[in-house]
Amino acid sequence: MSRQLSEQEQIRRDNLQAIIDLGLSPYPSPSFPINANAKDIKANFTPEKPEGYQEVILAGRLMSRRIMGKASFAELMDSTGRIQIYVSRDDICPDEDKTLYNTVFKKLLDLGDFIGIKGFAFFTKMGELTIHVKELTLLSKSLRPLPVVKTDAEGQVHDAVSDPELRYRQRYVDLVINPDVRNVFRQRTQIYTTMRNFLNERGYLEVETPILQPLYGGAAARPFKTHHNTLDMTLYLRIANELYLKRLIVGGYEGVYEFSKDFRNEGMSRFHNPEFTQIELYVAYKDYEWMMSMTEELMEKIAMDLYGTTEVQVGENLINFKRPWKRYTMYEAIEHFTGTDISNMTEEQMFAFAKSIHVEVDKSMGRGKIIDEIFGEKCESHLIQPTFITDYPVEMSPLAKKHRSKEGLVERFEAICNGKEICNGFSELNDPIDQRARFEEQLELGKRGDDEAMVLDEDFLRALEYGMPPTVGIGIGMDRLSMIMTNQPSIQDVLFFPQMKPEAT
RNA sequence: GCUCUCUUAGGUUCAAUUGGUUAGACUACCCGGCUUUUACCCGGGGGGUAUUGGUUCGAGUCCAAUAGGGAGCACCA
Repeated sequence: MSRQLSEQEQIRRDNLQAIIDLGLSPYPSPSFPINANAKDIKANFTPEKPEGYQEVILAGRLMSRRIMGKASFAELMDSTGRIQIYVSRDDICPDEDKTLYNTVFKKLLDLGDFIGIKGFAFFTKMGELTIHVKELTLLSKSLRPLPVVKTDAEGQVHDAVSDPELRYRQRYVDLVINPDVRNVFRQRTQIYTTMRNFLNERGYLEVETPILQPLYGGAAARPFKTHHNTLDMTLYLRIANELYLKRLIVGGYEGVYEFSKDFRNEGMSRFHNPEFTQIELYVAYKDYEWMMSMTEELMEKIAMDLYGTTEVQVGENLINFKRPWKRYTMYEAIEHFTGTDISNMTEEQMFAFAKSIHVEVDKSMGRGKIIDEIFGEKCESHLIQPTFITDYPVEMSPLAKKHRSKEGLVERFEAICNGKEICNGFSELNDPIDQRARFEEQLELGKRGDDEAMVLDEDFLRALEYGMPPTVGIGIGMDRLSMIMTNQPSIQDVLFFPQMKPEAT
């Protein structure tokens, strides 16, 4: 239970006790009536028109302090940013008792403490906008030292915390000291807001479906397994919500969507976290051509809402989400990047071709899998600007409707951007007899040892048998999309609390 | 799961020559000085090699194992 306190932590605890001994509360209860924030004051205060800034009340963390005898400068950070404050002894201690300044402010406050101030805005001789403090209140004591990050006059950041382990394990610290990180997560929320508004305006219904499922389905992945005590049954954490949303289309809604936290018991990497979020959207009486157009419009809107332009800098690449995007069928993409048209090849010819261009294939792979391998190896990473790839092999897509005219293919698309898939959609298979046959093929794969093969969902088939209108669906990986839209290299940078191994104790 | 790589003041960012005195610097922290400073400044002070073992006269440095992080491969979104 007891932990060896560092020197700095011990000093802060001593300061805490000293504050209590002075009769002050280090953690007071009453509301503190803020009427201003740092950003607004910086944006709008001018000495010529000081109205409205003569009695501002701010609260936030004390982030730096420069004490010069009876006067001091310090920085206060609220949720909008930092602002300098000027604290002079005789202003905050007009009477004989100078304890608040000499003892509390100078000695007992520490960097990171929350304080509240009341005062007026002015510019110092050095031209720095500052709040002249008339009243000072301690709002909450900080018992651990924060890293001190400083920015100099040229805007250079010094001593920025760069250790990813500390940033991810103690995200609260990362957020306190790195304003850019706070902004990334604001942007992530902005993306959600844009999508909700966009979809709600079109009349689609945001819904919630089970996370704990008796059967997992809707994707090819290994699930997390858990157990319900009262029912004494195995439950799975969902790997997708697709089959539930389609049941709702059967039920009569014509457009439903859900931001779905999904769980897949697989490897972790820069692009994979065991729990992740995707939005799935299903719209009745539409097809995949329609959904591609809607996706372009939505993505363009997301970029515009974030940056006011359709162009987004992602690493080395400037990506333009402006409509319309390039569209290739999968065969066209392969021909484009390898120079060979494989659309009429037999499985044997394809196998030989894959070998010839050094794509790893083995005899267990069927035609569809070979095509997928060639595409993944030779095409995907070259697609930087947003591009739709359409018409996938039927073997890879057990929930997608067969192509209206092309044998062996389904009406499916993926959007590729910055060399990575950002969404996946298709005209939904609504023929219950075909769907049953596809599930049975999956069961065969499962028997052959494919631990990601889908399981047969009788209840879902029953729903389809009642009839589902022609429907198109899409899933968009929200974490991946956030990475691109906020220019972050790792999924851990767009998740507040990425999964980590436990800390050593 | 496999390969490579990293871990230095118990807040951070970085040094330390082929293995060679008592492991340094800035900031933070503590003490002192200063009423418009600004990465404030000036003077003084305490605190460290992830863990465990090995090689060596001598290890932050070389080797091994463990823990954690990062990158890549495989699987996937």
